[in-house]
Amino acid sequence: MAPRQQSTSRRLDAGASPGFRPRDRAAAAAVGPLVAKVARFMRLTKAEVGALADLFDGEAMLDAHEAVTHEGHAPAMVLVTQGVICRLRVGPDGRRQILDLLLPGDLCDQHLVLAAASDHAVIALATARVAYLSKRRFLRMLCEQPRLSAALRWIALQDDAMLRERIVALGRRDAAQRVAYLLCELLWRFEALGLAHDGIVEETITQSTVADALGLSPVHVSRIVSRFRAQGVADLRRTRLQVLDLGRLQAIAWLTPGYLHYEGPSAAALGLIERWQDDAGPIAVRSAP
Amino acid sequence: MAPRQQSTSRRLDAGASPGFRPRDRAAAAAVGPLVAKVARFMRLTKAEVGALADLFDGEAMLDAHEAVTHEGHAPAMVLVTQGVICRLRVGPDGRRQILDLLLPGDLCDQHLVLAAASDHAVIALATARVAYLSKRRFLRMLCEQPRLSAALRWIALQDDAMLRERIVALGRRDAAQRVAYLLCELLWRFEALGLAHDGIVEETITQSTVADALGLSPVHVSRIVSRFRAQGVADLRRTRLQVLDLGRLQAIAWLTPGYLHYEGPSAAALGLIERWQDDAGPIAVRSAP
DNA sequence: CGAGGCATTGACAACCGTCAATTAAGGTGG
DNA sequence: CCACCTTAATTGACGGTTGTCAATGCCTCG
Repeated sequence: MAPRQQSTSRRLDAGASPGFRPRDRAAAAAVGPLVAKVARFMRLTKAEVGALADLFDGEAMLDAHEAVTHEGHAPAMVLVTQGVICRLRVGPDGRRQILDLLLPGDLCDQHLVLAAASDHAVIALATARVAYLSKRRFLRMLCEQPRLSAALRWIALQDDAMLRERIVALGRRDAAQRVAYLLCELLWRFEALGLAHDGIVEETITQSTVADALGLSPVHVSRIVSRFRAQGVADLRRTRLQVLDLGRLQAIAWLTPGYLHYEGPSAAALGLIERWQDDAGPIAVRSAP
Repeated sequence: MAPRQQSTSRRLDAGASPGFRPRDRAAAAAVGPLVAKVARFMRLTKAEVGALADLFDGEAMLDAHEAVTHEGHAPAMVLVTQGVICRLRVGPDGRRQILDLLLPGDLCDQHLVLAAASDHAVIALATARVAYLSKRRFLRMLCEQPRLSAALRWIALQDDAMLRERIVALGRRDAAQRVAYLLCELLWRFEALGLAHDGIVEETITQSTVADALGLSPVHVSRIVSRFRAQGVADLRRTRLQVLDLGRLQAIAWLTPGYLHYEGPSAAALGLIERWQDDAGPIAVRSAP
């Protein structure tokens, strides 16, 4: 399809024809991480899982630093299936600002389906695998699958909440607090994916990545990390992140508990979606205690 | 309805019964700014305008610094109709970080429809007027009105883009650049609403507001603004913002041109939504030049 | 006319970026 | 298995930007 013709990545499963079995299996495998993510807060029917798999439109392996989308070009809708990719902006002075990190199961640029051009680049931190989703079928699915549509809306809400937390961190927290906050977030997110063991994450997060995400210099991040290491709080060296004392790390970070919104949409809201036929019913979206 | 029982604001038009004429007129008037905003990029049918008006669920006047939503409480879905309100977070040390500013026609917390609690407060900068939208009817509308649903998705995209721009500003730009960027953004947004004349905006933006939005101290913002004034670039005092030399201000700000996405969704994407029945058609979401 | 919010100005210190030199680790090719 | 190269991390010195504190002035509203 048009949006990806400039990609230099090895495109896998390129010439599949609709209805061809291996492709279906690839689709099911590719959307697996997304299904798992949704399943954290919502039960999906087989039909709904199938509807997600139907969005599948090929996949690609990415080398380190390879771009999925370039700034100013057409946005691709991708789902991360392996590795870590990031959305980033590069300033006129060449300094990078990472907007967010996308882990397996994360959807990139859901809202940009409608846009002709992206205002940011999307780049793999290290080798990664992504599935492309068909924009046309995505838009159609949103109309035809109210529950999936709500699930994706909830995911958008989680993403927004992370962006907001980032803004607070960048605006009102000093370097140590920022680093602590990001390390907590990363640990939690990788833990939720089963990719962390004993506080250790061995994906491709480096100190420079942290610096680019937090608006700091790599030098200063190194100083902070050294201090955390000396204090027995956390360590980050060479793609290996180890959280030694999560309690202390959280205390340093001034974290908003639960800002990742893993708990899922309110039951009342889900009820609304499943039963919006009876408008006069006694259902109300209620306040939390 | 439940979410607003703790509000101390004067609730207007409270006891309206469905089908009652004056309420309909109030609804039409209240959603006017939103309709105008959508009309900037998409033609709406009368039925669609009616569907938006149907979301109306009362309105309220807010005093300066009065909250629409408190952090941790149930989020209200509101549409700003007059004045300026902001979403903000307050840190443990009492420092404020404004997440974004909402102008007439802006929708607050679209995605939080599904959430039981909000992670941020929503507060009026000065006297303001807001319309409450029914969450239940909103969710229903999203299912029944694909074009409106797309329009709201586009608005969400605009909001996201502003958050991303904020992140880049906070992470990688110095104080002067940040202030220049925010003043540009404000001028453009107020201009789009017809609320700016000759580069002058007289709404309730103060230097402290700017400081809270940009992660700076009011003192430093004052220094920057004084310099801008001396250079003949811009001025901001009391509640009067005047841009004297927009070109220079933009140059200082390192702005991403067009990040406000006023141009609207790509025609191709809109075509997709209106014609998603024929899946095999030759329609493609294409790249911008 | 007084009070309170907003803005200004100066002095000082802390935080953090930059520059530069160095070390460590991993990867590649001989 | 070792030499070499690249990337990541470390450490120290220095300086600029920005926050804090405090005092003052100004405008608006009551």
